[in-house]
Amino acid sequence: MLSELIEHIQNYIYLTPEEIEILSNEVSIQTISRKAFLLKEGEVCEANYFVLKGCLRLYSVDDDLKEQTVQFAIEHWWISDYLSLENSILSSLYIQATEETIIAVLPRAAQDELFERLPQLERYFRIIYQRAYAASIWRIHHIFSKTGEERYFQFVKMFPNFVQRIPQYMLASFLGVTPEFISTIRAKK
Amino acid sequence: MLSELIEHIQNYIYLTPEEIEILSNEVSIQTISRKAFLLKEGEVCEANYFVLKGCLRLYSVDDDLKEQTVQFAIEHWWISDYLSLENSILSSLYIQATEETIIAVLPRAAQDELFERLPQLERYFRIIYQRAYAASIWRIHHIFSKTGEERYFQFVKMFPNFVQRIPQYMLASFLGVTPEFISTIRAKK
DNA sequence: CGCGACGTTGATTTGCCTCAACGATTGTGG
DNA sequence: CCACAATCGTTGAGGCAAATCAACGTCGCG
Repeated sequence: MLSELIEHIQNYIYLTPEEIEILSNEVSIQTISRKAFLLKEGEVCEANYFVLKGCLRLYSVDDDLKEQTVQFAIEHWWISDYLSLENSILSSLYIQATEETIIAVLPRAAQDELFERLPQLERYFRIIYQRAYAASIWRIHHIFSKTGEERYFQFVKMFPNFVQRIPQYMLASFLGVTPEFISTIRAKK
Repeated sequence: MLSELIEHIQNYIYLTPEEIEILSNEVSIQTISRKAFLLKEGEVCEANYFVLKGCLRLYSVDDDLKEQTVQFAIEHWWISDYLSLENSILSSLYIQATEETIIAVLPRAAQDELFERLPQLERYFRIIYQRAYAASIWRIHHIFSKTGEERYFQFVKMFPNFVQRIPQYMLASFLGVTPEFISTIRAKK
């Protein structure tokens, strides 16, 4: 399973066998069962997670117990609360598996050490974060310029398979609408 | 002026005098007058811009000519359409100066070359993009979990000086509300 | 000065939420 | 293997936050 992460990295940078060895020693593989947590509100996020199989979601819970899904991570995506991870501050978010999920775990200390020993990794993550940033800018633009209905149909069009994998209320909270509203627009189509 | 960018980079990585020289040769300083454009819809974004003084905004114009401000960049912020810059695809966005602005320009080809010659720069940009990504995730969360009124007061509280520098309709389009709505909530306070 | 850009105010409309009640499906313990 | 609860989705009535539209005020600048 770890080889999938190595392959992903090698799409962007070259690593010698020794370097792969170093990397492999710092990363651990874990299996997370459905609804298990990697992070809860009030904790400090301790690692960066790479999804090998399954799906994680990053979400918040507000005062009246409503959940707000900020991000999903499926196969070959990194996810973490970077605000908490980088500044060692308490997180206000949750990271939870939406299905049984296999992940590669890169703890903060290991990441710091790896950046020292394998400086090419900086390039890999530079590219990863640049894309993630570009995608989130696109998403902000999308949120403001489209209605809830348009966002729903756009999402279904972009990720037809993924839609099957998550309950509708999670998709609703990702799109910033209510489950009832999705129900309504699906009915009238 | 360029020294400000060098200093900013040296907050994160070390550069020798020779490396600073190499960097300086690839970056040019430009002064952009108010309302001038660095990028228009339908063009390919050719550079990454660092604001030394002044302010740039990244925005879209939708079918009925409404403007949607996706991002502001003030002193010591990088801005670009990264989707267009990295993939050489046509942009659907505009980058415009909201006031007379001095920028450092890092063209795409120069950036690629610099990453080869000064690999430490990968680290600098890795950190920049990681923070930018974390900030935009926070913003998405904020958009969905707060009302327009709360977002307005939060923004004024976080950037009291910046609010003075931009017209209200631009702030409105950044917050995802109408200028009329901001008018109303200011009146009743 | 006069015009265009920006901001204000109020009337009306609307997209989506809230709340509540009711199926359908899943899964778990007896 | 069934009973029953919990979870998830649906439907509809009513309400509200914010948009739209229109008219008017004000300021700065060519």
